[in-house]
Amino acid sequence: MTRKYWLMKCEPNAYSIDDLERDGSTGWEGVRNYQARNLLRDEIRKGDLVLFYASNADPSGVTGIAEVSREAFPDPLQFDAKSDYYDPKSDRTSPQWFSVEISFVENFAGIIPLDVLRQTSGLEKMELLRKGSRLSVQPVMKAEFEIIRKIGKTKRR
DNA sequence: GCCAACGTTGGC
DNA sequence: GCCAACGTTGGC
Repeated sequence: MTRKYWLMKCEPNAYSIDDLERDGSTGWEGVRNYQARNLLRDEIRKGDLVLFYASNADPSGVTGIAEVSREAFPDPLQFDAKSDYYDPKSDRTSPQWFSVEISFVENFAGIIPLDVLRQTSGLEKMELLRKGSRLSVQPVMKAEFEIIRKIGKTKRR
């Protein structure tokens, strides 16, 4: 079983790497895209590593690393009528949406901004850098992950 | 706040 | 099954 690598996006005013460092772990909830759902449900395994990405930020970029600590479980928000992520088409016998739990690994001292990623050789094929790419959960190659982790290390406190 | 690129919905 | 209209994402 080889470990896989992922990138997960979140707006930092909703949840940041600092929040994850404080909490230790969190459920990755509220994903409402079928392609991302399929990855959460079928592909992402305990022990996989995650690049934590701040979207809609100033600047946007990778802010740290997390590890998957629990595999797919039904996203509780889909059953909560008061949640923005409520889905009336879901029921508990056949849930539509899934979450994983991630745990804190590393908080880069500074964000690695998108434009730096764009200028880094070896990352040219990253899904994140593809024009029009919007997937909030996406696969990352091991080599890409290692390059970004190395850049993050040089920034680590 | 703008808007391009995507994804989803629903009429036909 | 096509595709126009609408909604969302996310960089800038």
